[in-house]
Amino acid sequence: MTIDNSIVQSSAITMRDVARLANLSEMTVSRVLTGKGYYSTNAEKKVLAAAESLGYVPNRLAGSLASNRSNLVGVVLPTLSNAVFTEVMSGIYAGLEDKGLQPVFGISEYSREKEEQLVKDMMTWRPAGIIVTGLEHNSKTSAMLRSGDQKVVEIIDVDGDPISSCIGLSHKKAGKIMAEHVIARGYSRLGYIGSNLNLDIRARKRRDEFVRVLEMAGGTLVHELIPEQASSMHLGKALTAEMLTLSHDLDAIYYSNDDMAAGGLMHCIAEKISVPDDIALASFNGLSFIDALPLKITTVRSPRFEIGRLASNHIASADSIRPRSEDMHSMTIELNLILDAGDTT
Amino acid sequence: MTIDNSIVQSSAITMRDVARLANLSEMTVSRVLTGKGYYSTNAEKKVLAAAESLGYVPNRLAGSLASNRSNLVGVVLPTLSNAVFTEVMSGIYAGLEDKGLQPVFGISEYSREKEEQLVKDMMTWRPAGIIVTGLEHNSKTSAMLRSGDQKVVEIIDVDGDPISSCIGLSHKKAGKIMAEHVIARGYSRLGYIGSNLNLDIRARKRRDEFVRVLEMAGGTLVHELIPEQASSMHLGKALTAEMLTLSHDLDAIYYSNDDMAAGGLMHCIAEKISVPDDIALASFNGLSFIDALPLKITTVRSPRFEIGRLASNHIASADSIRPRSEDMHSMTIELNLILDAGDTT
DNA sequence: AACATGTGTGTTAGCGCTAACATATATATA
DNA sequence: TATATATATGTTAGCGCTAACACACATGTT
Repeated sequence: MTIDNSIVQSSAITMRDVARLANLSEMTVSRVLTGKGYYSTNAEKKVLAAAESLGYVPNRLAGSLASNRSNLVGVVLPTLSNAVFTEVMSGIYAGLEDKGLQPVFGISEYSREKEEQLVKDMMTWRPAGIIVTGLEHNSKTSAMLRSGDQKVVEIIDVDGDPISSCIGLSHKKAGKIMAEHVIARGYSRLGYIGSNLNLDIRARKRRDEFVRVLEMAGGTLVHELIPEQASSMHLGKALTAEMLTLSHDLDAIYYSNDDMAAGGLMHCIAEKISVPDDIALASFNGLSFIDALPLKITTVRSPRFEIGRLASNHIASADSIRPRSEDMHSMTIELNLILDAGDTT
Repeated sequence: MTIDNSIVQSSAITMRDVARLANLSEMTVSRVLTGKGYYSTNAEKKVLAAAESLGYVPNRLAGSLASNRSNLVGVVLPTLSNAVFTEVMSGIYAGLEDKGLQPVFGISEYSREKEEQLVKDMMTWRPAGIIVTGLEHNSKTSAMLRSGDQKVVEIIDVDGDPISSCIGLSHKKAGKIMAEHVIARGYSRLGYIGSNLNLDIRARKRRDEFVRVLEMAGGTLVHELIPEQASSMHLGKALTAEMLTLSHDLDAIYYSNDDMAAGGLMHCIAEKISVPDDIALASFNGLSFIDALPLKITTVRSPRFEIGRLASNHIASADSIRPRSEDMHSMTIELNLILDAGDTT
């Protein structure tokens, strides 16, 4: 009677154990378990039964090392405090899930130095791909991303020079669209409320283009508030209160994003300031929660989930898992923006 | 003149190349790069210079395989659509970041089958630890988590039997606290609005205990609405509208979470229903956005970020990176709940 | 009948690291 | 001075898989 010590030391079970129990070579076990190459249905049955009975858990460290490819995908996002990025993450995850890819993720807090460190750490896992936010990176980060043999996708922004592939939207256009909208509605004296623009380059792009187009059309940026804090509904509320106290002649306020604008709307509701008669509000993102507010905020919808999903799909796409052939796989996908004219303009 | 082909094939640079350039053995390079064992400052300098000049990126697949330990931590959360879990994730990340651990993450969508698959996939990476949400799992999932040599932390809920360690709060108590509060305020005819309770076990625990304590104190659950959809502000608004149309004699509504309650508040504001005079509102979580609403919602604050951070710390804690010694490392941390009595009760 | 091709399995040789041990010298301790 | 201990480096042998090749036998093709 042989002793089955699998129960005692389950973590030590290797493919060798499965092979022995199934009376086959390790190689055949490998073929069955990975589904690659030829094997008989008989072998398949025996291997699966053996693996099941031993509670075998493959060791991907070994497998990936031997095959020189892993199913990991590095994801670098600036924050999780903004629903925008969690929706992007959901999209990324949805795209990876069914392809058998696993996300390893990191938060850069809008810091290029942290981003560099994160990319470095992720590269150590020889991932199938890396998804990074935005087009602006440290030179070392760019060099690493360029030199590795993994796919690279830069997401969310397309206003710049991508390393390889790029999936996102034009934040400049978003700013422009809203500027044109407020002008068309007859607003000319504008306020801007945002935050953290030194680090949040995309918000800056929106604001700058908004202001440029506004002024070209004869409008004026009367007042702006841009503290160095994370954006939030609360901050938007506080800054709106401040701005309306200081400036009495504003037609409308453009916010860096929906959270801030929603905060502004809450202030107006609490203070019984009529929107859009006393003041109009406009923002960016089109997060779903704004549909539940008493007034629908005018905003520009960004396809966040879709950006994530497309980025994943690109990495998962079968065409030569490793690129390198003179960037055959580089591409830019610019997603369309939709102006959601609501009740607040 | 020797040819440096490092530029041509950067991905092929291994520790051997660094060792050669630094005129040292691979082992010494390894020591310097991992910081383990003895090495001279001279060796350190040479290794670092060589690694830098070659653009060497360590291969953790190989390293982890050889040392039989990885710096990956598996994280399974039910969704990213609820800010609760993204805050938990932020806490987890904050706790892992400085310890050099990297999260691999997966979304179970409240499904135990998906959870099982995710845990299985994560185990293939021989992670240092696995963080899962809640205490209810498939038997296979529990078996896997128990048998592996990684640490396990179950988070968010403590009402049940943990596999090993458990960090969270008592959802039963959260329900009880709120029941006691509404009773103390003199409300006795209650409505409940939630969603997805078949899958969201923790929301169910809150609701059940709320109802139990309410009825014990002589209160009545007059009406409840529990559709099988994801919770959201929008859903909360719609269900509140529905409930107030159908029931005209409610004192207060208890919501499954803040999003739903905020939606309810938005409905009341839009319809000019006086809160809390016409109807009182109460919920759970204490998400920061509720501070920005025109009325502060009465809720029970859950320490989400803290839960994540503590879970990470536990996994990162040096004490025997691998447990197994008769669960020396198992423990339960139950975090306190704080009733945030606001303007809505 | 001779040969190509498809199918199924096994053998060998690593992937790029690190644990464990061995060796060598420097410094302390008795 | 002899002996322990700390410091610094090297050598050997894998970790658990899979790529590449080899081989055996079946089936088809001319």
